Amino acid sequence: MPNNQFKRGELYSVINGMASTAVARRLQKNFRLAGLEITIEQWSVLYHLWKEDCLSQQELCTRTFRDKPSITRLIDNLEKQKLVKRMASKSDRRINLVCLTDAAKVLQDQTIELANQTMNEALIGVNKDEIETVKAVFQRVYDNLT
Amino acid sequence: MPNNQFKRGELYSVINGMASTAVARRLQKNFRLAGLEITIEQWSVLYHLWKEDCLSQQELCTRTFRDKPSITRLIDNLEKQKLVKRMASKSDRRINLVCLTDAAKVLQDQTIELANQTMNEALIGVNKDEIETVKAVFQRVYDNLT
DNA sequence: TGAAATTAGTTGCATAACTAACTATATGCC
DNA sequence: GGCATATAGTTAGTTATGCAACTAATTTCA
Repeated sequence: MPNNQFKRGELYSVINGMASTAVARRLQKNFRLAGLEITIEQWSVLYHLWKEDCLSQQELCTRTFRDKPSITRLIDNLEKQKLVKRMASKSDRRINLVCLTDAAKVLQDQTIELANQTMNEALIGVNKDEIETVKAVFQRVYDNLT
Repeated sequence: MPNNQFKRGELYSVINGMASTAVARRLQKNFRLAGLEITIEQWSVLYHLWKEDCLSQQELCTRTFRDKPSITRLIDNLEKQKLVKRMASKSDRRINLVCLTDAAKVLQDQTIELANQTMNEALIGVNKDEIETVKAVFQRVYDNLT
């Protein structure tokens, strides 16, 4: 493959390695420094509920790219921390609607601000076109594999 | 921020979300379909040992971007599967050198080929310049945060 | 209508991640 | 030499992930 000399194997570690690990650790650290006890995984669930409250667990699976057991347990933990509540759907008794509590609503602005700050730190020296390229490539990769 | 209208919070999920999850799942699935019983995390350790055998656990931490407990347990599991062996360093008795067994050496070509194929699937329709941009951005993000 | 297939969610098991606290060895420095 | 400090690795506890197997409710369709 004369026109493809970069090592594809290396690319796996680019996509799954250092950068995403570093960003996740920094964001978790920034939450902790702010006295927030939530994990970044829990935050990513809340993030979607802030955009649209009372989603089904299946819908949260789709939006957060997780499988059903992962969401079940994330919701279990969020419920223990009184950040969400499972409400039975009236139209379909199989469905749990996951709704925010007041305690979770209070966290929205602060945590999103922390996420924005973290990404600002992470993206120093990266321009907007480069960011758009990364987003487009990642969307393409996702579409290719699903 | 008139010149920065993209949502930074969204970028967290770009870097840590769908694409890396999808690639990891696909690579794991391709290992499984080929009858290989190793996890992608174990594979990433072996990958560095194929490049340079008999590294210390600390060196593996650095190269795989993991912390020490993670490497301890990955090596525990790799040792159970007889893919690596801990050897005492002669110059420094604190150090374990982690060395490949013959069984692990046999896996090198096959698994790297599977990783290359997986990345080829993932990167259909993505050109070389875009890949270089992703790599550069991720290196920059990593450098910014460490 | 009623059996088969689909969908929503849970549980069990194995692996892996992070933090904090720990042991053992090596190094620095007075 | 000997004490303080740093480094290599392990252990314990909590959270998260993936897969497979499971229950319960709903939909399909003959």
